Amino acid sequence: MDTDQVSGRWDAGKGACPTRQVLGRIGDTWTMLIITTLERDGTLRSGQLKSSIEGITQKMLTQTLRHLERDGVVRRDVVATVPVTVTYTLTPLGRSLGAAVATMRAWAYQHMDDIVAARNEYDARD
Amino acid sequence: MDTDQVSGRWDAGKGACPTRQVLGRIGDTWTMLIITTLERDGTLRSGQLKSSIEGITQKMLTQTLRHLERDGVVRRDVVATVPVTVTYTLTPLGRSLGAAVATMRAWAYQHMDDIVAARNEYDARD
DNA sequence: CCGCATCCTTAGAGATACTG
DNA sequence: CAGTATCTCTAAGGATGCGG
Repeated sequence: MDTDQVSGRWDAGKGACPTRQVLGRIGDTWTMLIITTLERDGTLRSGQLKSSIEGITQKMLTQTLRHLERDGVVRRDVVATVPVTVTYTLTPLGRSLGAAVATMRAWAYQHMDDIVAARNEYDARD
Repeated sequence: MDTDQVSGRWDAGKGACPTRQVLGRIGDTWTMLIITTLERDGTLRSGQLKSSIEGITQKMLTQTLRHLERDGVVRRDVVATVPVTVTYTLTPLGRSLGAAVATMRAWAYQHMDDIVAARNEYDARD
């Protein structure tokens, strides 16, 4: 079993504000991508998710899905076929998160060019 | 000089979609907190930021600010007093990002309880 | 086909001390 | 006061093989 949890960093200070834990989870590398994919495509199987998300490994996929399931954002359904079929779907909570994530994605898409331009200018200086 | 950049992971696949780079930066541990703080308090000095953000180290603060400055999200102003005074302010681009981040924060705050409940239930099972 | 367990590598983050 | 540089070390993440 891995001991990562939320990596303790937040709990170090006595603040331990739960908002930070949530933000931390959202900030996770793969969370946004998984949420976005599930929101776009609805219910997906593990393998479909894996091939939809460029670069994700089996381990990270499963791990992130576990976290999201634990947080009540994703529902995991197991159908006892042979071999077993496992599907993932956003819960209502997950869909509401999906909306927020969509806002972020929209921002990113919209301002991509500005950022690239800013970077070029920054790197050109000095 | 640090070689982190965007940690190369995204560029591995030939996709290299710039959106991912942006998402990656946003997902960074401290980015949201710095943006939020600057949005709330306006212009701040390095030290003020440091003491406003529980748990951040000098190193991470500077590093993240550099990234944000490079992306055109934060403006860095140096006043040649003795000792030197350095202030940070959100650019217009930064403020627009601040709005998106606020959405995320709001979501987190709003659904904190649901998430904690889901976790408890999840941990109780099995 | 799904995902768990193990090993291994390295980047990221802390602590500390030094320069302008 | 702001920032950089160095050293260390943890733990996130990739690769692989097994088991249901």
